[in-house]
Amino acid sequence: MNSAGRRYGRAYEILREAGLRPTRQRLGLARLLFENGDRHVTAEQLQAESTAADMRVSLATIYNTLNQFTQIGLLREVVVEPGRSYFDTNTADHHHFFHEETAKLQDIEGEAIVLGAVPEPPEGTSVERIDIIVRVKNAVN
Amino acid sequence: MNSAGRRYGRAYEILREAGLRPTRQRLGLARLLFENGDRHVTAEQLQAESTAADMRVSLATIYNTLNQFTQIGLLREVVVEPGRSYFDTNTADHHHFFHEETAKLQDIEGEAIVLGAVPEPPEGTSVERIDIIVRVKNAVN
DNA sequence: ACCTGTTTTAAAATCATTCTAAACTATTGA
DNA sequence: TCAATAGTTTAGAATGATTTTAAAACAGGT
Ligand SMILES: [Mn+2]
Ligand SMILES: [Mn+2]
Ligand SMILES: [Zn+2]
Ligand SMILES: [Zn+2]
Repeated sequence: MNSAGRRYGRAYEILREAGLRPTRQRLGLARLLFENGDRHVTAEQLQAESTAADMRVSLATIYNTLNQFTQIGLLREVVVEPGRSYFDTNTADHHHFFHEETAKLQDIEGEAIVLGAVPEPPEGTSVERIDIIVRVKNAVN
Repeated sequence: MNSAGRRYGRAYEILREAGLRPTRQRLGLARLLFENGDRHVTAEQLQAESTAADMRVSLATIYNTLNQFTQIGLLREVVVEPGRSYFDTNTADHHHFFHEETAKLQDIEGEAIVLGAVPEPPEGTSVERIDIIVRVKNAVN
């Protein structure tokens, strides 16, 4: 492992294994994404964080990277609002609260939500994935 | 009821009750939407149908109308793909299959899907709505 | 028929995302 | 070490869905 490898730790290995060149940009973004617990970010949010961390990364690269990471299973795309995509660092099977006021996603913990009856998919189709979004807003009270 | 009223039937009443002027465009769109059973349409699909029915309606009006109908509870917006919104004429509580290959929505019938455990919403929030999307693709077989 | 506020519309604007093609860089193997 | 090569990044243009603008058309009431 070279100096970049030592400096960037786990991210370096992940990229090598995926056959993606460990570039400065990808390493930096991987670090922001994966060294801070479970996260749900939009492309713009991630760019803001990069900037805050003194990394200059173009939006095009942010999108490329988010899409590549999604493709190789490091991220998962979540659609809750027309026009904006969220990328989720938690790739385990789970569902979400969506806070309509703040436009933030939050994981629903394991057992808190359970599908009683899973529907039979239509003739000739198979279930790819099930997404449950619980939309919440600030209680009126 | 005037001649428009007679010609457009139920749609006319719906609009009057909602306080929206029963214009030619709104009546025509209401007819396409509500006189053909449960439907899931995008703005562009609806415009194509209008054209096929020899009604010239601008896309801006299609959007205005879909949004107004959604606002007054005649439609419900369903988000399944980034970048495109579907409008659902079935406003009852229900969930969806989404066919990834054809980009079509299909209602899941009443009892076919059941939430075993409904999660407690986070402190200070209340549940606005729960959306379940079962994404299916053509079975490999 | 006329007035007035509403609606429709073409066209421009917006916003997220993708594409293009040129500059840059990581990797490899002399 | 270095050049060659393929992969990557980027600014800027393009795209596509949706919204906005402002002007023309229209509906409902008089
Ligand atoms: Mn994508
Ligand atoms: Mn809307
Ligand atoms: Zn999540
Ligand atoms: Zn439906």
